[in-house]
Amino acid sequence: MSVQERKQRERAERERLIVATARELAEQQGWDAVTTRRLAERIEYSQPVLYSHFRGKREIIGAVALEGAAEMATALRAAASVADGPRARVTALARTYLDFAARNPAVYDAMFQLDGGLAFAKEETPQPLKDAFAALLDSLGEVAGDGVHPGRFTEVFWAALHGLATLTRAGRMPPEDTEQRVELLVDRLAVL
Amino acid sequence: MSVQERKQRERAERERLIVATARELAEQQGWDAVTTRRLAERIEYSQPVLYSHFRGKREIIGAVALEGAAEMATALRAAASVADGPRARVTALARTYLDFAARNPAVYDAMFQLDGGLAFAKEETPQPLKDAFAALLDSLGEVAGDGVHPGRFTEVFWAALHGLATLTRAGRMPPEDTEQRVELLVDRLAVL
DNA sequence: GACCCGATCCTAGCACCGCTAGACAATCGA
DNA sequence: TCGATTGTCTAGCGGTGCTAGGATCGGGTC
Repeated sequence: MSVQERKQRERAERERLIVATARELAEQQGWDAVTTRRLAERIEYSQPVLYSHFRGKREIIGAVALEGAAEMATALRAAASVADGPRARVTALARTYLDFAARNPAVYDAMFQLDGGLAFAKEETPQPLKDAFAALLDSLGEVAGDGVHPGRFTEVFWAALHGLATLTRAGRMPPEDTEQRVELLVDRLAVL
Repeated sequence: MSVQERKQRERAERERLIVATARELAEQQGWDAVTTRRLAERIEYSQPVLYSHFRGKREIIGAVALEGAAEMATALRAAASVADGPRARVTALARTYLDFAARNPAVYDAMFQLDGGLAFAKEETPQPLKDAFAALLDSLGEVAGDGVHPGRFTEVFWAALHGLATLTRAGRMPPEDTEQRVELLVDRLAVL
């Protein structure tokens, strides 16, 4: 059995390598540059090997998205836990979210802009995605205000953050005033 | 001179045909289906003809985006003009924006998701884009609140709308509660 | 009215894409 | 040691955006 176990380990290791390489390449040169040929060359295997791990390019994007969601959830919870008081917590949350999007644009795209074949807002939604949303909900629920459904409030706040993240990065909005936009958002949206 | 004028007219007419066909095809089957070959076939010319009008596919997307921006600006101004009172005006504006995005998903993508090679938030930004933003600014500036820069307020409000539009359409957010999200957004963000 | 020449358009092809069939080699179990 | 299974590769399919170069058509001039 030990031989099979070793092979399984090596296979899992290679799968991690594929995802990590795809992510790295995407961050360096954008997702357009992540072709199956280039990816195969970088991991030093032939193209069809990719298809023994993933159904296609979409699934590779999906894997990067899940990895990113887990990281984002961790970052959000960490930021929320060190801040004291609802206001500081929400502000830290918003800053952390936008910071993550700015520092990991390709991962952010995999999560929210590209088609990674993942289900959202459904029962079959993968756990990391649910958890990232839950991380937002945990901090935002307490500032939703009376009579406002916490989930709905979180959706709206999240949408605003997502809009700021994408429009800024796509050059639709000057990047300098991000901090002031965050303050405005927190001041107005949250009930403190 | 009349012959040249006729030719110019025909050329301009064909250019409109290209843009309209690209838009139609994109709305019917998504932008992935808008290939230069299919587009050429639909307008009943050969592929290279497209390149005598546009530098490439990007510029065609950009042309659709500009057309869409002009329409959106018109729709926003129309909605704002019939509502009386700041609150009704802002609500109508938000609804109209989201409605436009939902009814013209491909055009909306051309404007804000895809790369149409257009400049944003700069001096050389094409007029229709500036005008669409101005349409938002006209109605939103009056509810920015004291001491808040109207442009910045508009950016934040716009980002929230953009987030709602894209996340809803991409299935990241259940579409049923849109109206309640709009109300929450207007209630909290606008100073009435 | 005939001819030339420039504008216009098309055929054919480039390099690349995602993905897959089928040949081949290495490894395992009997 | 041999057969079967597993794993990997080469080669190729139909598609993409884009372009070079030849054919054709029509207006302007003699």
